Amino acid sequence: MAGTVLLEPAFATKLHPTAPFHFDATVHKPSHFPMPTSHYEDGYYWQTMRFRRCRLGVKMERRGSVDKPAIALSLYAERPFPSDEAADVVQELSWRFDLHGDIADFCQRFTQDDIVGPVIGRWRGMRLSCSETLYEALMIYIVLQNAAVRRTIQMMNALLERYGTPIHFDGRELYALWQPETLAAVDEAELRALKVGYRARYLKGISQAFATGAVDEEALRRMGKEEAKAQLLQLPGVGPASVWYLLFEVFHHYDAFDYVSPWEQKIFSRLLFGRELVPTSDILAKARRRWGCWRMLAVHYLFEDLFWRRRTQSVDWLEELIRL
DNA sequence: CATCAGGGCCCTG
DNA sequence: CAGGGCCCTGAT
Repeated sequence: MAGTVLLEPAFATKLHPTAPFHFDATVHKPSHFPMPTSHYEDGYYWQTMRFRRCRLGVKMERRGSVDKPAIALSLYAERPFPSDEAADVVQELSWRFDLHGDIADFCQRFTQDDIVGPVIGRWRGMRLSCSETLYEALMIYIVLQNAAVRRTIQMMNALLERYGTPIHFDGRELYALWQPETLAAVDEAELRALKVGYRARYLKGISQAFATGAVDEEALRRMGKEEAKAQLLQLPGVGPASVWYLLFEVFHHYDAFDYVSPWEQKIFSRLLFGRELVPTSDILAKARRRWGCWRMLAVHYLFEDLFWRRRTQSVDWLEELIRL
């Protein structure tokens, strides 16, 4: 492909996540719509990544076991890569995949729980994780709004083809997302031509906020849940649903289950009550009562388990909700 | 062909 | 705080 960036092997090391750690369920989230920025196979994971203006390729391979976990990490870059820079990339990846998180208490305490216990049996060690930066995650959440999955994919692909960069490494061809400066500078009409509709204003507005340095992701990572929430809600196009995704996926707040959007309401009604539609207040109250400060991690286990199951056996009521 | 809701957000009254 | 508009698409 024209304009493809070729990356060469630059650095390799072994990572040691805290136990228990479930490699596959942490690097791959089957509930997410497919993005051409990463590729997953059993025990293997590839993704592109931006770090300090560098375009990188990341390959991770499962090693060890859930209780003695390790990851073989390979980085690909455009030019020889200084090893101190590599250390920073490792630290960044450790954050994104929550490799140093401590969820042993959760996995132990709820093994006998009627609802989440059996699911822990299957996915013990799964983390809340996000392979993207805060900015990239926001771009995804904006195209997610008020659109069925097919249209979301169409919008994201149009944006990637126009502003993304195809990257070739380790025999794979994957896109890297654009940088905030790129979208901050484009005309809103140009974005609208890609059929993103009213979202053009949000995509540009958020890009401007990042391009001007108004958003400090590092600081947000150190903040408490409520403080980070208040700051993120200032961004254009970010409301309760998007900020909820951010708090648990990007910032790994294990207790961030304080909001249920209409789509998730239908799914959690089934998962927590075995009924078609239960008031959101009942869903939140039950999760809080049973799982306390672990309530977000608990419902994440239920949610992802459902979508893992869907890979092998279609779940009819779910297929109707997804409407691909 | 026309109508409508979709994995929300924002603005108004 | 309830309700309509927003862009566009595929479903009906």
